[in-house]
Amino acid sequence: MERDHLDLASPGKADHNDICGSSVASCGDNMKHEPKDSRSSARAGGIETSNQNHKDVAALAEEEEHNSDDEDNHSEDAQKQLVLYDPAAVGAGEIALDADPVNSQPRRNSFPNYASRILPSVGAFTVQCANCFKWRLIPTKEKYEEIREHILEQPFYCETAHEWRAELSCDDPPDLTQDGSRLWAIDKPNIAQPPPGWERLLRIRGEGGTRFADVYYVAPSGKRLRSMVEVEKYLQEHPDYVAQGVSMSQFSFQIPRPLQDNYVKKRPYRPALAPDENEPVNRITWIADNGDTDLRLGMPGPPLFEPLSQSFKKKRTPSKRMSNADAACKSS
DNA sequence: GCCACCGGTGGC
DNA sequence: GCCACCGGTGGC
Repeated sequence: MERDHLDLASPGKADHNDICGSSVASCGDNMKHEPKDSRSSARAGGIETSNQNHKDVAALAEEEEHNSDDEDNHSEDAQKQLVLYDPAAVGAGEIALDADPVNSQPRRNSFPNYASRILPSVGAFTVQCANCFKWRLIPTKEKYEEIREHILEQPFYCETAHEWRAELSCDDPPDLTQDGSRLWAIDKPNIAQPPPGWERLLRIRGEGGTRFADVYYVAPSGKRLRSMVEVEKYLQEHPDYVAQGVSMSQFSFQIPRPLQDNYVKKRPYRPALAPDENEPVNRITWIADNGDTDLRLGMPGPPLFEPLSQSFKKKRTPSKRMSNADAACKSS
């Protein structure tokens, strides 16, 4: 089968929810609750909520968005904030996106330990203005990647959006806010754009997994590569790409960071090498989100420690690191 | 059989 | 804690 290009400008295409590359994504409301076939979501003005599940944006909104007080100290941080957010609720309203990145079919995982559920997906891209700190929607993934590539040296301002929104200024209301209705994730800055003809895909994993997302590069041939090692090997096998200028520096498998704390399962405590067998083992493995985290929006307060039943379900036997000797026996 | 999605491991 | 890599596997 052939893959479509993720063509953000062509609604309807695709197979993707995968958002590419990028950045902060707010993958939206997610899964695990009732499947939603069609993006329901009410919204007024553009973003609003898709209600449904909460998904906390909370403390982070406070930490990262800084739209209030000491702006001086924040300009630097602000430049680093690119966001992808879930589309589920976007689409309409005053923000007329040229593209419908979102038009993705719900993904459903099929892992045994997870009741079939809808996986989050990123469908739109936003970047924070380095001046007013308001989030501005970026019309296409490609434009987003272009901005992200040099976001540190070339901060994004509302004026930057004049290319697609002539009238926009810092006086205009934000395109979206971290209202807790979606899952947000902060992207890494300065990730190179993928080589021409290649696509960088970001797949958000389900909540409670061991990692937040995966990045894949799709070669023009359709081949999916999932690590620098694979890219290097692929380029060696296809020197024509190298001849065309494709180089390793154009790849990055960095994934965005979820704003929602605890979206990713905590890794069990790992004893140091050659641990004392008699030493008690700390087994904190899981801190669940009960969906009430919205309540903490903007509150930098203490984390929630809810004694949820899930804490027990997810408990795992702590793993021990291999000793050096064992490691030596294991070939790479 | 392929592949998307996930967990585990090793390293820092 | 985060990152990188890669093996396993259910569903198609």
